[in-house]
Amino acid sequence: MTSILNVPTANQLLVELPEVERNAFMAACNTVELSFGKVLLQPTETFTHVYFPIDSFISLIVVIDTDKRLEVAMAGREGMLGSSLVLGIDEAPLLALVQGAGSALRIDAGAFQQLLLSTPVLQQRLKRYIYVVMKQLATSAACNHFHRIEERLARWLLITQDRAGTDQLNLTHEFLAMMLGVRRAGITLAAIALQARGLIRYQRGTITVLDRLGLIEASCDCYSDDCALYAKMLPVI
Amino acid sequence: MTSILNVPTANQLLVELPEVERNAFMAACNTVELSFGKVLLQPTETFTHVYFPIDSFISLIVVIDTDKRLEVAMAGREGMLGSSLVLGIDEAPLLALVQGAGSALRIDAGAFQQLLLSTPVLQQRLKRYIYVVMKQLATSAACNHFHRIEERLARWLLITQDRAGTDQLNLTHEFLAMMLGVRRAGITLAAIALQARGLIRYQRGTITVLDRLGLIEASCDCYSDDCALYAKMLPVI
DNA sequence: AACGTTATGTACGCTAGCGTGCCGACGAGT
DNA sequence: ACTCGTCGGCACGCTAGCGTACATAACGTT
Repeated sequence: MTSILNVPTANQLLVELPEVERNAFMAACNTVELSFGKVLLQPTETFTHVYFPIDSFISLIVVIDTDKRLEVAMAGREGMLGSSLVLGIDEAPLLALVQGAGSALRIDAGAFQQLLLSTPVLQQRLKRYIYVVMKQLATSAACNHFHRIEERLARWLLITQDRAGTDQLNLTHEFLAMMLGVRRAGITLAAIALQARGLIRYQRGTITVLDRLGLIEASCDCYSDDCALYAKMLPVI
Repeated sequence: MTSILNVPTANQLLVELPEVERNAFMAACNTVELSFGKVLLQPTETFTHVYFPIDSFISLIVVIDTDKRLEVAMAGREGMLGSSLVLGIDEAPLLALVQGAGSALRIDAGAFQQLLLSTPVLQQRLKRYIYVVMKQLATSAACNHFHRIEERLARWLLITQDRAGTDQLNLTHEFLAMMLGVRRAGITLAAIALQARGLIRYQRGTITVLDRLGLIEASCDCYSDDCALYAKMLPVI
């Protein structure tokens, strides 16, 4: 298993729902296009909508000391933005930034909370998702602390590739530096190393994954661990 | 406001419950003594019980790369161990280690899940607690990444003092090193610096907080932020 | 009082990563 | 074709923290 994403056509939290729940959900939501760089939510802002990405993906970022940033989670078609509402809290915990343009299912926050009352299977699945995110947050804390930039970059590229569903990623070193909370020059060095090993190729804002398995080798185990966790807790039957 | 703990006599997640819920809870639980160093749960282990510390406290620790450890959260009388069960998951996400000996309310995992069905106020409060923990996990990730040992140590001592409810803490540098995921010698240097500033005093396994306000100054803002978050989301009326 | 054990102080060279600044190269737009 | 803004390569000295090792100091036991 090399990816957490097996079904490319829909949001994975919504597959395999009972007919009734699926219909109720679909009736309440609509499809929107998310464009790159859009800030969907600032920390502590109130949710107006919940998003279930289809082929877009969203970075969840901690802002600290006013100027420092660190990505701690990502929500693509395996996840959602707005899981706090499942807990009954309508406040965004993190900065949410569209990192990969594409479409998403969107549902009004109030309607979503109403809907949950009558969709026990969905609700249970989303609770499991919250558990997965919590565990990933904890792992991320340790990963960011102990692992070196090169390993973390490899991991990040894999995670992103899974969600983007392509081996061509539009990313600058500058942007990656913000995601990993390091210097731009630090990314350059790590990227050079990964390119020298034949794992990636890049030029001016585009990174191509050449050797996915090699990249998994080069990344810390956090990547495989995350995949295994998701597969265990939220299997796509 | 210098502490998240205002009511020293009971677990704060359980205060201000409606009479009915309180009675139902108390009928289902009993008091246990937790001794220092006891491992209550290994990661992925199945919950048999849920704990609501009264004057004990529990460290939640990520184990990574088999030998590295990092504390990412703490549960004292402001929190609980076993919140995953509120999400319907009976698997422990982290290593749970008794860090401060004392008593706790304990309830059987199955009974707890049953109980939740008939205690909506408690359930809602615990969901809010999960939100707080998630946000703290995210903040911790950034804190561990960006802040220096001395600041992090100051923060850690404050958090611990809140839960211990005394200014005398029984801690070795060795133990602190494990909590913060750094070298023992790194702790020694940071402790020397804090002592030189007159904020703490220590000798052979005992650290005394001398100047709490000064320690807050010396810590990163993560401490105050955490306190503010808890006070906002889980006010003790 | 002597002993072993455990906690702390300190020193060594080393590495990862920082902050900064500068330069060249690419490419989109005129 | 030129220009300008963006992107990436690189180099400088610097800091925090690492791994390790060893010495001292306090305590608990006998």
